[in-house]
Amino acid sequence: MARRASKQPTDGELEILKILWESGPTELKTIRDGLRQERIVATTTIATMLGVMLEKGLVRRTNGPRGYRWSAVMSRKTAARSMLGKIVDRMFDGSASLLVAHLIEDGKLTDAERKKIESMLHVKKPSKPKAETR
Amino acid sequence: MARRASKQPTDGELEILKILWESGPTELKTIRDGLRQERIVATTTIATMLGVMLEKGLVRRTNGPRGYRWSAVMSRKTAARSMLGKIVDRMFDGSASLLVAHLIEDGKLTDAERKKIESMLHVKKPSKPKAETR
DNA sequence: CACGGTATTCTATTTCATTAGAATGCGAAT
DNA sequence: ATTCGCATTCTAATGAAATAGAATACCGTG
Repeated sequence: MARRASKQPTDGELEILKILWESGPTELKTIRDGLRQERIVATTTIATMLGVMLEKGLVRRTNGPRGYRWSAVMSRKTAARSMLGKIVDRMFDGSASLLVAHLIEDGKLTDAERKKIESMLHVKKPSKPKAETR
Repeated sequence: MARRASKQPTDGELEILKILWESGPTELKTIRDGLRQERIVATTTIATMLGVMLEKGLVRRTNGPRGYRWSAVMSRKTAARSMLGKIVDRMFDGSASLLVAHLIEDGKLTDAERKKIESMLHVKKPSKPKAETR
C-alpha cells in the first residue's frame, strides 16, 4: 500500500497558494515569478502542480487573456485553521493556549505584537467579520 | 528530479513521536499499542518507520530487554518550534501575532486560556534582543 | 500570415511515504 | 527442547510529490 492522497496542501502547493493569496486570481507568469524569488523552477513544473491542485480542489481556474486565470479555493484563513488544528491536536494535546505559551516563551513575539495580542484578548468576539480579502 | 528529503517528521512519524513524547523511551510494543488506538497497523510497518526515522535522526535506540528501547531525539518543544515556524512563515508572513490573532478570532481559546495568556504576556519581560534563531 | 513568446498538455523520471509479508532471532513458558 | 510471542531485518509493492522536456496551441505584432 501507499499513502492515500491528502486533501491538505503539500509544502510545494502551499508555496503556490501563498502567492495566490497575495496576488489574487492571476496567471501562470505571476506564480512562476513569485516562486523564482525563492528558487529555480521550470514553468512546466508549476503547470503540473497546478493541474494536481486543480484535481484536489485547491485551486480554481477561469479563462483569462492568454490562458487560464488561477485562484485559490481555500482562503488563507481556512488553510491556517486546518494546519493549526493539526498541530494543536498532535503537539499540544488540544490546548491552544499551550501553543501560544510556546510562542511567547520562544521569544517569537515582539513587544508590539504582545500589545496587539493583549488588545485582541479584550475585544472578545466581534463576530460577524467581513469576508476575507486578499 | 524529485523532491529532496525533508528532515521534518511526516504525519505518520509525528504520530510515533507523540507516543514517544508521552511514554518516554519505550519498546516497540508500546508504540504499536498506541498507534492501534487510532487505526490498524502492522508491527512491521512501525518497525520500518522507526528504521527510517532512525536514519533521519528523529529517534534514537538503545538496547532494551527484548529488543531495542526507542526514544525521540527531538523534544516536543523543538518539533513544535519547527512546525510552527513553517506555518508562521508560510501562512502569516512571519508574524506570530497574526497567528495568535487567528487563534483568538477562531474561538479556539477558552476564557481560562485567555487569562493564562494575559498573565504570560505580563510576566515575560522584554529581555534580550537575542539573535532570531530558526 | 509567419514569428516569437508564453500557456497548456502529455509523458517520464526520481525519490519519498506508507504499507506489510517473509524470514530470522531470541527469550520465556510449558 | 519445542513452541509461542514479539522484535528486527530484508524485501517489495504502490502511490504521491516534485521535477521538467517535448509537443502543441494560442496570442498579438509586424
